[in-house]
Formats: sequence, C-alpha cells, structure tokens
Amino acid sequence: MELSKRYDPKPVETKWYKFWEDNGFFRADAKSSKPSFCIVIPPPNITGSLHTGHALNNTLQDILIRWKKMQGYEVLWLPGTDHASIGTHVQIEKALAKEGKTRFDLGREEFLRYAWDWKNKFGNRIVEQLKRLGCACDWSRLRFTMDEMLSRAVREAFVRYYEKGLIYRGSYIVNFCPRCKTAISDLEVKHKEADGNLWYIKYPLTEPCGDKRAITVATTRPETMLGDTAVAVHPDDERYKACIGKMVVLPLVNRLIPIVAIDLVDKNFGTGAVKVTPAHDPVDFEIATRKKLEMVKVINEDGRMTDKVPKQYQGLTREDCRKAVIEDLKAQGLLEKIEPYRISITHCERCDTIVEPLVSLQWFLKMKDLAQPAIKVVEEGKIQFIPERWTKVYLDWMYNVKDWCISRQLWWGHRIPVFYCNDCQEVMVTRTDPKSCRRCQSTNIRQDEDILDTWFSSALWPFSTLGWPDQTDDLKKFYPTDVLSTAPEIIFLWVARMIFSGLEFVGDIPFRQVYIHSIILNEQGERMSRSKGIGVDPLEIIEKYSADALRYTLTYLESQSQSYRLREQKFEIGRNFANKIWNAARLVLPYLKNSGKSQSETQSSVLDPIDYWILVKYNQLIDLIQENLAKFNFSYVASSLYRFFWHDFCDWYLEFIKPRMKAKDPKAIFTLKEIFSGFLRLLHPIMPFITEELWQTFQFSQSSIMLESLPKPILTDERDFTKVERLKDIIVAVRNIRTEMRVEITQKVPLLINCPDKILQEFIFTQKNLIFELAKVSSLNLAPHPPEHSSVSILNGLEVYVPLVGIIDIEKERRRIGQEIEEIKQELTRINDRLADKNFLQNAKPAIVEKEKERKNSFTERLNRLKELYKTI
RNA sequence: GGGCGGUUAGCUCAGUUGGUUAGAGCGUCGGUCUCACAUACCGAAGGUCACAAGUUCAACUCUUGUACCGCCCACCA
Repeated sequence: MELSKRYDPKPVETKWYKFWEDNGFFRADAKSSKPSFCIVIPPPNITGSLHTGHALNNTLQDILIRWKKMQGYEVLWLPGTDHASIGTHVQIEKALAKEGKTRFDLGREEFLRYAWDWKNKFGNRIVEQLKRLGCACDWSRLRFTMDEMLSRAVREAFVRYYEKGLIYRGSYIVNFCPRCKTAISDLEVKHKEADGNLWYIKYPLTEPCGDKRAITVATTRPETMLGDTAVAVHPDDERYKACIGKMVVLPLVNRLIPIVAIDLVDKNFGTGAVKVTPAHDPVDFEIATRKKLEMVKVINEDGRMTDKVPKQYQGLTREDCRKAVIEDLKAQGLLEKIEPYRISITHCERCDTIVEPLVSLQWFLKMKDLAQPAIKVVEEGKIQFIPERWTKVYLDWMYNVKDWCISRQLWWGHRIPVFYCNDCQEVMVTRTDPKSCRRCQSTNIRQDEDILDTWFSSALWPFSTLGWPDQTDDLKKFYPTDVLSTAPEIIFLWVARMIFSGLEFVGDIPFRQVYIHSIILNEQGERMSRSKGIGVDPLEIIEKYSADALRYTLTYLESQSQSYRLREQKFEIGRNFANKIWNAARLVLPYLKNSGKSQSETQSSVLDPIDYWILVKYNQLIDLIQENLAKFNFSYVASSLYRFFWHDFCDWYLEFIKPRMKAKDPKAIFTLKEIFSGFLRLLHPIMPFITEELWQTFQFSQSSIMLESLPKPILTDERDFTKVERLKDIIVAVRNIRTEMRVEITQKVPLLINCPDKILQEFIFTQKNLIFELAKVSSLNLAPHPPEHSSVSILNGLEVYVPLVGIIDIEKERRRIGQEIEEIKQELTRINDRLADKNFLQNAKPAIVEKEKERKNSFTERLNRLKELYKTI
C-alpha cells in the first residue's frame, strides 16, 4: 500500500468515526466486571454551536476517556444537552422580534410548541459537531434535560426538598430583567462601570433639628426617591444624632418618612445620610426588614413607574422618570448639587438589559443545611479541584452562600410542581399532577405559573442522567463519576450545586475530581465571542487543519494557567505534527509491513546501542505520560510526545538506522516496530484519527487502536544511552564546523576527534559510518592530539577538529577562538569561586560538588588546549 | 474593598519538588529541493527570568513588599 506524500485528514476522519460508532466502541456496559471510569459531559445548550471553549473541554474529556479505556477501565462518557431556559428564550425571542412579535403575542402553549420545534431542528447540531471533533461519547445514552426521565428526576428533587422544608415562597428583593420579564440570580448578572452622577437631594424636616432644616441625601438613582420610606444614618454619626426618630417630608410625594439609625450606613460616603428605597435596593431592603419599614414598589416588572407614584410620573420609563424628577426637584430648589461619579450598572447577562432590583414573590431553596456537607467533602479532599487554587474559590462562595431563587417567570423549562386550589387556596406539591384539591375535592385547581431556574435540572445532571431516582445498573456502576471538566465561570452556577444535590439525593459525591480548564483568549487577549465575531471557529479549523490538529494544538496549549491566547496560526503545530507522523510512517511502512513474528527471539538478543538509546527515551516517555496525565498536565503530555517523536525518533533514530533498516536488520526492525506501534497508542487519546489510520495501515492488530492497551516499558541498557548522547554531540559539533567553514557537502574533509574516554573512543570508531551518514564528512580519525592548524568545536568535553586545509579565514578563526577563551575564563572564575566557598562544600549535595569539580577539570583542559591552538595560528 | 492569576527571547508560552551554561514553537538571519516529509532538513543570533528587600553555600524557583496587566467576588447609597 502506498501512502500519499501529504496527509489528507478529511476522508480519514469521517471514515474512522463511523467505524468506531458502528462497532459500538463508545458504548459502556454497566454489567462489566472492569473498574469503571465515568465522565458526564457538561451539557451544551441546545442553542449553541461548537466554540473554542467546547472544543477544548471536550477534547480534554475525550483524552481522559480514551486513555482510561486503554488502561482497561469500563469507560462511560455520557453526553447530553441542556434546555438552557433563559438562553433559549433570548434566542427564540430574538427570532420572534424580527417578525415584530413577543412571546406574549404567541402565548404559553404556542411558544412552547415553537420552542420544541426549534429544539428538534437545531438542538442536536452541537452533537454532530462533537462527533466531528472525535468525541467518544456513548450516544446510546444521549440525554436532554427536559427528557421525560430527567423531568421526573427534577420533580422528585423538588418534592423531596419541599417535603423537607427546604423550599419556601416569599416576597424578597431579586434581580429582575425587564426584557426577559423574569427574576434572575446574582450569578446571572454582570456589572459594568459607567459615568454617572451623584445627586444631592434635600429632604425638608418637619421640625428643625439643631441647626438643620433639611437633610441632604446623596443618590445615583434619583427616580427611586419616589419609593423612599425612610432616611438612614449611622447611629454614631454626631451630625445626625439629634435627628434620629424625627420625620422628613419626601419631596414630590409629600409623604412623611422617618429618620432611622442603622450601622449599614457608611458615615464617610456622601452626606452620611442615605435615602431608603426598600423595594428597589438590596441594602435598603435589609434596612427595611430590620427596621420594619414600609415598602413601596415604584417600578414595575417592565421597567416603568407604577401607580404608587404621583400621577405625572406613572407609566414613565425609569429613564424618563429620572429626568422628570430632576426637573421638578430643581424647580423646587431641592437639588443641592450634582457630582460626577463612576457607577456600576447591573445588566442581564443574557440580553444585556439593565436589571431592576425589585421585590417580588419567588420560590427559594434554603442553602444553609445543604451547604454544610458540600463544604465538608471538599475540605476533606473527597472532591479535589485541579488546579488546586479553585478549591478556595469554591469554599469562599459556599461559606457565604445565600438562598437560591429557583423560580423564573419564563415558559421553556420545568414548571414548578406546585398546585393551588382556587376554592380553598390549598397548596399541593406532588410527584404526579393532582386532579382535584386534596382538601375540598374541588377540581378548580391551577399550577404555579413559574418554571425552575435552568440550573436546577443541571444540578441533578450527574445522577439524573444515570437513571435516578431509580436504582439503575448505570447508577450503581458509574456513580460517583470520576472527573468533571469544565470552565471556571460555572463553579458556582453548576459545580457547587451538583455537589450538594448529589450528596442530598444520592448520598454520595457526584465526582471525585473537578478539572477547571483555561479560558481561551484571542490574539488581543480578549475573550472569544462568536457574536462579536472575534476568535477562531473550531469548525473552520477542523475544515482547514483537521480535527486531530485542532485537538493537538488545544491540548498542547492547555497548561493549567488562567487563560491563554490563541491565533489561527497555532493550528499549524498540530497539522505539521500529523504530517510529520504521516511521513515517518511512509518511510518505515515497507520494512514493518511484513516484518514477521519472531519478536520474542529478537528481543532476547542484544540490540544495537542506538536501539537502546531510543528505547530509554521511549521508556521515559511512557512513564512521564502516565504520571502527567494523571495530574492533568495536558500541555506536558502533548509536548513530550511531540519532542520524542520529532526530535528523538525522527531527527536522530530514523536517521541513524536508515542503513540498517534498509538492510532489514532484525534488531532495528524490532525496535522500530515496538516504538512506532507504542507511540501511536500513546498519542491516540490526543490524535485519535491519524493514529487509527496508521494502526490499520500497519495492521498492528486485527481490531481498532481504541481497544488496545497502552505500551509498557521495555528492557534496555542505560550505559549505551550515554554513549549515543556523546555521539550526538560529536555530530552536532561536526555540523557546526561544516556550516561555519562553509564546507561543501560533497567536499571531503578529514575529521579528527579527540576523545579521552577509551571506551567511548572505541564506540565512536565503530559508528563512524553514522557520522559519515549524517555529517557528510568523508573520513574520520581519532586523534590523541590535535593537528597544528585546525578548527575546533567542543561540546560536553568532546573535541572535534577539522584541519585547516585552506578552507577558512585564519583571522576570523583567531577571533572566534579568542572569544571562546574569554567565555571559558569567565565560567572558570565562577566555578572556582564556588569551589572555594566552604559553605558550599559543606552544604551542597555531594553529587553537585562532584559535578562542579568535573566541570572545572574539563573547562581547564579545554582552556589550555585552546590557548595552545591560539598561539599556533 | 476582598480574593486569585500573570509579568521569562521580537511574539505565544514551558520551566516537575532551589543545584551544571534558563527551554520550545513561531518569527528573524545564513545554508540546503540530501533517495519520508519544504507542512521539511542543518546551523546561528536573540533573555541582567517586572522591580526591591530578605532567607540560603546557592533563587526564574521560597518569603515580604512595590508596580503594571487580567480574572472573580462584594450591600462602592
């Protein structure tokens, strides 16, 4: 079989993915007796398409899965998608907006039909994209958060929480998005700084208090004054002590409101007096709760003023109302001053609308008792975060976690399973929909309108996907799962919630290790964003460079840092690597294809030093990969494979053995086969396609490389390793001289090597054909003393001389040698200083001291030789 | 305001327990179409490891502080 000169990944990648899938290689067996290894995929949103973050995260998971499978585990990578309640709403509503419609024009039923259609049409797009990436997911277990089975889990969880008294309903201040028309959690908003003002407004006192006739408050949101129900000052603030308990007249509204004292007020900010708008500010809400103040809701869910404000403001938007209020205050002379001020404005993460904090009736999950065990398992190391620094991030949030607002005023999602009797107001929370009121038997009942936060179902993902609440075989075999790999931004939203949910419902941790991968930035250091059109598109990269190249480059760059910058050019690393492997395969294919089976026989005989040299490197590689993959050092693993294959195996080993290979030396063939097949298996988790293609081409086994086990180290001889390292030094020295002296390749130049080590000398002599092969220098002699006129190159104590047979510029050579002498002198000074240091001799490890002495000797010898040489020219 | 990262060659980044002369890829320069690969091969140039102090015989590596860049969190009216 002939291989083309360049690797063409396209047909290869489609062919083998289909082969793996058709043969059921991705499918897990819950009845297997092998130990299990399970990863549940962070379910991508049905609205999404593959971006670089997905590409990275799923590549890493795939590497772990394929690796563990080759290690002999029964692996399950469980895939699925998330209904992404609010995300999907925003997408669909955008589409509706183009037709001039809102979701309210369609109504709940119609909207849900529309959404399901949408899901059926586009929801699996990302699944197809994951296949192109090569992901070894068990597609027979594909899940969706709104599947019947998972919805049952959601309902079960809600009911259990409720029955335990952990779920309650109440009016509290929440972030409300006027566009999405729903409450959103603190984690779903983002803060943006902007230029704003600090407005100083005078609130007249009903009676003078000391020398004061009015209290001035400072605010960034003047329109909210219409909902003020108090003015607060710090209890220790001398300026206002006399005023505490007095009343002021709320301007424009003419409501009498009290002056209260509370330690939440910062004496040093503004005037030290703060207006209190309990219905629209979280701190004010707290003040009002503690001081039992009235709450007046002046802004509605749509961002407009309510009927609780004077007529002229009713129905105005927040922005228009602000202008009007300012005008009116000015007219009344109550606006004391305006200062420019940087303010932080809260936006809806999904649609970027400015969020309004307001009081509304919502469902909450009590967090205190749930958090305790979730803290404990992480503190005790039962769940481990990698990199470790994220542990603290998780714990800090968990220590201060607040109750979770789980209700959303949306339609796409799991409807809250709470039913009300319209006749007797009985509240029912049940596992199946009730037909009638359990108390008065009335059939006039209704379900709560709200749905659950999308993360409520995500929190159950590691076990709902395995069949919980049933005790399925899957759940028994694969729970707790092993690794969760995800992005840092969802540690609170998702990871934390999976942990307490798993402990609560299954009674065990959901996973043992959490790997938090890097954030990929574009060339300018900005976050990649498809909507902004910045960054690279992984599908385009697969198209242009191949999935293997995409995977390799992403893995190569993944080094547990917070983030890294990526540009398209980087994928050349992966593409070129694949091509290099391909071409090495082309070279060795004819010799390995029908190499016979007398391996055990060959193995027992003594191999060539060169073979032992590469085997030492190979053994190191096997160990290092094992060790570092267990520590999630992806970059290290990828780069060691690269270095080994390209720079050890191709650059040196293949070049060394070309003559032996062509002569079909069985020792060379044996080593070659061992290394090449082993390397393919080591690389397979990262570059599954090309490795499978070559595995099949070489017919290393009857089946897929996926089903093979990882290679084991081979017995080798370490002494030969050092010899070959020395030989390499010589060759490099020769090449060096050749380039510098501009010796033509065809030109025959006598070469002399001074080598003090007798054994090495002999060895080099036996290998002189190799030097010929590589350095293209035609004759080699070992010389005890250098000839008078010669160029020298020295590496690691070996000296290589090329006699100056009129091929170089003598002056230039003098300068070069002079320079080298200077450098050596400097280094010798440093070494001597160190060796003269008593403390160093006392404290340093003996090996270090020995090394230092050796260095001194070799440098001194070298210096003397160079000095002599310098004189002779 | 608090916490966490980062600062190493022109660029993007490694640097595994403190110990020879700090590495890679890309880019640059010079030389090669050498019978696997020009998506390649050979060679070279290029770094006072952000700054300061400390610990140590020895610091890119450990401690403290400073500066700048970035991320996250927070009740910055």
